[in-house]
Amino acid sequence: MNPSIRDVAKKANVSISTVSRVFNNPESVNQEMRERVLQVIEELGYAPNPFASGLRDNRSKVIVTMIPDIRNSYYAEMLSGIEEVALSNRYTVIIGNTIQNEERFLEYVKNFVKMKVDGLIFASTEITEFYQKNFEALKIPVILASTEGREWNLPSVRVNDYQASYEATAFLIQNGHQDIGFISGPTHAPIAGRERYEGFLGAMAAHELPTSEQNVVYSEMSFDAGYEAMAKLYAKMPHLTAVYAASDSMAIGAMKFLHEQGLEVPRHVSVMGFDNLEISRMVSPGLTTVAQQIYEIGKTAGTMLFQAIENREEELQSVTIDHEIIVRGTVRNRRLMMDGGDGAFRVFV
Amino acid sequence: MNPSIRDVAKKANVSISTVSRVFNNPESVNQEMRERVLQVIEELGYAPNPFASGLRDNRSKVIVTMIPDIRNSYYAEMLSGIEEVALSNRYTVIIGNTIQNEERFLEYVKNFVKMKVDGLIFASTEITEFYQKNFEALKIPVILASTEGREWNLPSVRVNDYQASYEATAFLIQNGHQDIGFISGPTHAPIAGRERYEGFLGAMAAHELPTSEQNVVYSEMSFDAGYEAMAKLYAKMPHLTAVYAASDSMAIGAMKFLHEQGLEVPRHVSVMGFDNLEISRMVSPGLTTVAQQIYEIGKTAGTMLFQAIENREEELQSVTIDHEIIVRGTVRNRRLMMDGGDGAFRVFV
DNA sequence: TTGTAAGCGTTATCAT
DNA sequence: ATGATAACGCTTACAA
Repeated sequence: MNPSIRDVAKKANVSISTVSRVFNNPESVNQEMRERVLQVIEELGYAPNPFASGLRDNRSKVIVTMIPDIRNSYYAEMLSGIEEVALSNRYTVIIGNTIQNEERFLEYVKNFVKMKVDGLIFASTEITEFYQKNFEALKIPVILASTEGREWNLPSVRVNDYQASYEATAFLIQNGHQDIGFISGPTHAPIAGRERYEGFLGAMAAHELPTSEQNVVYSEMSFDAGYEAMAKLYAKMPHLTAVYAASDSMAIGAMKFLHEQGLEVPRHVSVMGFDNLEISRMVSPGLTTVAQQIYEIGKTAGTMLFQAIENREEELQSVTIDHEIIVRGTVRNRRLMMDGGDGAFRVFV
Repeated sequence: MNPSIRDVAKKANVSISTVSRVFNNPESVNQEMRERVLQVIEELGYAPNPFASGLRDNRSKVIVTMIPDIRNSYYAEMLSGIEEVALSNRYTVIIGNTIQNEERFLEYVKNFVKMKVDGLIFASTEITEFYQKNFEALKIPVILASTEGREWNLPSVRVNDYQASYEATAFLIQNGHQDIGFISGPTHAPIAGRERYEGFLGAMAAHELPTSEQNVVYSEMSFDAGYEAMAKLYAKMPHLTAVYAASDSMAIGAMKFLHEQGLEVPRHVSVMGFDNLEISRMVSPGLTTVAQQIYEIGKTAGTMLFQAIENREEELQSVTIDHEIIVRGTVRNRRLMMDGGDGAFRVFV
């Protein structure tokens, strides 16, 4: 059996309250006594029993992060960021792998209530009324990471997807591309879907490039779906010179399709992604993409959450994290191109 | 405040012991009464307070999985498997992201002791005496996943790395390759390093193919290190026709290097990996590799752990999980090749 | 500044 | 079959 507070008290010749105070309010106890107690604590290797403290003040020092799938490196990265701040705040983080399934979500929530987790970081699935209701019932602080809940006034940490998507598209245009196809996520996805879609449209319009349903194809945000989407897009736009995909997974699926068609990237078709997953630098050529500071998003969400836990009243503000375009090898500059591969010399406006 | 067992008892007009029994030993309570209590439990939304039960029987229903890095999809996959069994056993799993750092490990362990976690799954770092000592001190069941601790008689779940590596090498040989370079992990890594290295050597020897230090290059098991290793290997063996890397990450790093040198895979050089990470099907061409059933490893480790937790005395046996060679597009068959790319027709023995 | 004692919610032992 | 009660280890009024 582990030593209890009573063992420490006895051995140090003080009352158990004194021992407790040494932990929770050290200043309030006489230096000499404190040192004696600390000494004994050390000797006995005493540590407070978390169940007992939890029972008293109903706090677990545990937070939970809910993500659709751990195997997706986007979330793994975010989790790393959350973990870092958690560890330094002496919190433990547990993971809820929801796989975008409401039933599974409920299963977890039941568990969390039972475990009395102190806070929740919810990542990247659309916030429907269903989720919102459950958050409310949980009665613990909730931070959204890479999702948005403006409708319900939930604090969030995320990238400005519209702006980033606009810039990605503009980058392609500045490189001389006009026939640009867009592989969109599902438009019902509030962030990665809708906003990136509109960012694309916005940039095209701003550069007076016409767009129509011909330019875009909708897809789930996975590698396989990206592959299929590229097939459809290519059928619709055989003349395209560039493809912009709303996620790296899709972009890499698209590259796979192009490769299989004997189309070289970027010689024949340029490709631009979004997310900067680790894999984007592993493929050949490296994928030019929009980098989210995913780790940073996790850290910030964690920090905000702890703040909310410590100080329940204060209203939290949503935060936007910077993004950046990472230029690697999949976008060809058609403007100052000496040799387009077909031997011709061209300068576009 | 949440309803307590007392609230239920009062409302159902029974004693708290009866309510407790309804949870822990339902048969022992009269049907009629049980139903009445269940009814009230439902109405009040009562759930037992985990701190209180924990305080009683010193069990947290929490297990921990320690891995070097969550961002590595190998571990993410394994974790998914562990999670599945945990959820169905009503356990919660928390993650310790050690990043192969002893200090960090200790920080976590301290936390675990405090949290009274019920068991530990330890994945894929060499078991040194340091770890072994700490495991012992923890006094909870420990299962090794994709590592080995024969020296200390710790139960493990893993692939037969020697055998798998032997087969991977043999596959290359059967495809007509003789000048095969091997990118090895660090040989001090007990599994992925040493055994895969020896599997390579074993297969080469069995087919009477000479090997020397010329054939192998040692590397950390990462993408970047694989890239560098390929550069070194190519310098040593410019005539090689195939490269076998002890991990997919390294294999893909190697492919990147080859691509940059203008060497086509598999036309000029064949590549074989190990692990079957998700990324191995994403690259072009898809990587031929050895598949570990990583998810299965996780599930098995979890199952064994729960078994050990429930039944402390029983000795656990180590388990070997099947592996399989996944043929994709990076290995060229040099035996029945009509056109080797150089127009020549060849049949090797 | 220090100590005493009540109470957190549960389970298990013992009576009934 | 059911109920009363002690015990788990800690924190915090309150008393000294």
